[in-house]
Amino acid sequence: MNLLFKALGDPTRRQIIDLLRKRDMNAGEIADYFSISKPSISHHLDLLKQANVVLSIKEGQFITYSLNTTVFDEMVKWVIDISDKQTKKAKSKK
Amino acid sequence: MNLLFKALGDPTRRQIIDLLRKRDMNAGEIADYFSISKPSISHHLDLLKQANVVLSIKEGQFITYSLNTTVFDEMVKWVIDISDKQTKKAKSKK
DNA sequence: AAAGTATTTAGATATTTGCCTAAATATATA
DNA sequence: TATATATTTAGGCAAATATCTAAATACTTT
Repeated sequence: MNLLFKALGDPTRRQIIDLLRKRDMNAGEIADYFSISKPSISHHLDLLKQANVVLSIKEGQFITYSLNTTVFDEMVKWVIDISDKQTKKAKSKK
Repeated sequence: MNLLFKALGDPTRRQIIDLLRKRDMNAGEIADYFSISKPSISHHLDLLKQANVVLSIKEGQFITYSLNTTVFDEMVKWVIDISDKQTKKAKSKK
């Protein structure tokens, strides 16, 4: 959960997610969308991978990255849980 | 959005959220749950306030903090949006 | 108004993060 | 096998973050 929120707490990484929403891409293609160096993008991809937001698969010389949206389920549960307790609290005030 | 994810990307701050889920609390009460200093907690509360996750209201000598769950709506929308496009992508593959 | 309580602000320090360039690794191709 | 291409790893630096203690601010009570 912490890795996930940390991964999402950076604009570049959210942009990468946004790109992968449309189609899978290899590291070089992703890097081309940004003005920062490839090693930096590689590092961002690593953090996204650690947070389980993206999956990577080696295809010959390339490494293709894809989104793994299932990790967001846990996050949404967390949010709903908080909102739920809040709703109960609000109700009990009446 | 960035402030929100950054705010949530820290265990202490998520614990604070967890506490406020049950009931509103003043800064001192919150600080009592942690082994870090009051100024540090005060700083965490400030970040949560900046991210609009908590609201504060001065009650005499005390400052009471409460959760503002509406800020999560935008986040859930963001997640659903991503998952949605992913679903479409998956469908189009069939 | 003086003293006590609650909280924040200020300033210092250590750690983490984001970025870079250079070098290493792995695969593909001439 | 030598060279080119794709990506990562390593090492370093600057900015951001998390923490601390000491001091300031604001309110309450005696």
